Amino acid sequence: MTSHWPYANALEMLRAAKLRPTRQRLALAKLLFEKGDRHVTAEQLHDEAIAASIPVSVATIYNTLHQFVAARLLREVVVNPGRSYFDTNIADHHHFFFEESGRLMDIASDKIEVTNLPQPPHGTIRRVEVVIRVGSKG
Amino acid sequence: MTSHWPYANALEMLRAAKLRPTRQRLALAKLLFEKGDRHVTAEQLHDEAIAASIPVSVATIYNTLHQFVAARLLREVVVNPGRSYFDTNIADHHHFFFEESGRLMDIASDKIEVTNLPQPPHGTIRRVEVVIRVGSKG
DNA sequence: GTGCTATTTTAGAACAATTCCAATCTAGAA
DNA sequence: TTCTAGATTGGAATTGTTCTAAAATAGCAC
Repeated sequence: MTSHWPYANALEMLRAAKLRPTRQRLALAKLLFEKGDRHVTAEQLHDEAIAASIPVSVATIYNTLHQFVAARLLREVVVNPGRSYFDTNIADHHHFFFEESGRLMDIASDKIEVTNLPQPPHGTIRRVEVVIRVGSKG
Repeated sequence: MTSHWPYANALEMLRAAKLRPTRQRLALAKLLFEKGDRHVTAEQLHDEAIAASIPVSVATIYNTLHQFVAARLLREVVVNPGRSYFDTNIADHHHFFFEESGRLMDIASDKIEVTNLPQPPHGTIRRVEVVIRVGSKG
């Protein structure tokens, strides 16, 4: 269980998000949130579910991930063209992205200081994302 | 012509990059670099080329964009899952990303201060990208 | 100019990630 | 138990990108 998990269990979390606690949603919520902070792709989560004998289709994986994002239980991170990562850490924070392995690693927001933020010409700032791309050699 | 364009013309640029100046590469280089800083997708560039009566295939668009990135004439920006943007501004800088329109806007690197950069556990830092996501309403 | 060859371009097939769809199933209320 | 709105499903469709093998071309040598 992660330090950011504010719910007693997956059931309570789904209730709070007003998502009907179905077999699949409960199982996926457990996979996602009972192991600390994670960054998973849809494919990884599907493989994990199948390995854990949870019968779930790819369509449901995508439905569920997007519902969790909409309910602010997950955050989508875009670092790779043609593949989305879903981050169970919804606190304000940043990322290392390791280009060879395709892995992400959290950076707590107080570890990086972003100052002098300019205002956009219109609209409101939704999020400030810092991605530090890391390669294996110079 | 942009303030960052260090070449007299597209031909010279391709020569410097050791890319044979073919009809298509010359035409695409002109579209990309003779209009100031731009952020284009492969599809946009293809549409533009066709509209300008430049016969060029989608495969060549992708080949050319990737060759330009490898030659450091362009930079790839990832802000959207499933779609790459190519940025003609190769100077160190950041971006506003307008979520409704899918548009990018440059932020000069001296407009944002990123301090206290943590070191990655291994590897070397390739780039630090700041994306400010902007929405239309709260 | 002509011929030659390595490089480039091409159309279309293949591919990967994601979304859509219409049929079936199920949670939860009555 | 029955009912129904909402959820899940397999498979087809869609989207963005890459691959492939054949045709075209840049640029050199003559």
